[in-house]
Amino acid sequence: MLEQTASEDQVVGALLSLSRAFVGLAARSLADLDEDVTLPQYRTLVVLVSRGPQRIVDLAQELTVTSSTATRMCNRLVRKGLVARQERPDDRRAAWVTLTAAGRDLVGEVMRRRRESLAGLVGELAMTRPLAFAATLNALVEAAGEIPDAQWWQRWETAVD
Amino acid sequence: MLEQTASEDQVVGALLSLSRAFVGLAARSLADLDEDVTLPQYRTLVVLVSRGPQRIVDLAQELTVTSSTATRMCNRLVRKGLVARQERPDDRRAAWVTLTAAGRDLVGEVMRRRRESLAGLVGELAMTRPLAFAATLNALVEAAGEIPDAQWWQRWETAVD
DNA sequence: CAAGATTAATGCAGTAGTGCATGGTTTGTT
DNA sequence: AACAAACCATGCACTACTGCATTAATCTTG
Repeated sequence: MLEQTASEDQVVGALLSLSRAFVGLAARSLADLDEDVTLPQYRTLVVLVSRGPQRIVDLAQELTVTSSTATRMCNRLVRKGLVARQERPDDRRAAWVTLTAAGRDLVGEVMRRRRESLAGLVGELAMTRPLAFAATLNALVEAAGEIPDAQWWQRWETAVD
Repeated sequence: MLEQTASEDQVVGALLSLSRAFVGLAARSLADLDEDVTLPQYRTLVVLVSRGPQRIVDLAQELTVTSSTATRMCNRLVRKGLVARQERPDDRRAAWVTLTAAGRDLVGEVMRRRRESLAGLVGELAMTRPLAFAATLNALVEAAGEIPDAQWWQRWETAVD
């Protein structure tokens, strides 16, 4: 190992704290919503927001569950009015699961609150040296790589406009 | 509002992506462990790591569940060998829940993996300008404030040594 | 068209998590 | 000593999540 370990540890330590803060924030932005949506359910909604209408099998694949689980997950979300099944003519076996307006709104609201919290959190920090700050963070995000859909929330925003 | 909104949005956007990356990383660092521990169970273990041995009521309070739920949560964790009940002489009503070595190790392993992922993620970035980077992040962590126990993992590390 | 593959739903079965109400033990307070 | 309070466990009831095996409908392909 090299001698950078000391400062590297500082960085990693800071990131760990940051990670904890973020995870808590993300959890709260969902829990504070009075809607009674579980985490697996929310994940399902997010898949639909980012990937668009999906068949049950695709949904199951994306969530790494069996299709029977996906089927029943959709039942619950349908019961809550957050998604809808839609038959399509070209393949009458497949059931296309789509978001309802309520489902879109819910994910949007969670995202909005998340952005709000983060914005408040950053606040003055961004005021003082915003660009360097953004650059640092973006470099980090890029380093994180493997975020398959780093812009998915952006896509959602444009879709809502 | 001021005209900084554009750059602020960049910052918030970067943070959102970062948050997603972190949440995913945190989830994976638990899921990749072959141990069959659920999120609520892990939360319980974390409370015990950070707060030390707890009575059922305190645990329930901390997790914001009823004590019956806490009781049964402990049953499950006892069955998995991750915590143990310990009667104490000074109050024979109370059952003190303590971590076993296996429980400590599990939390430690999750933390280790998390640190490892983050370290790998930062890597070269920290190499080039480590101190400025750490400073930025620490400022952000400080801004996040309200992390009640930002150093809890540190405490754990020293406790293990 | 017939055989096989794909897709979704359902019955069955199990664990996890949750709260409410109840009972039992122990402690604390008159 | 009697009564109240604290603490835990348990019975009961319910929802969510999960997979496996099966069935039914619908393509697809030979």
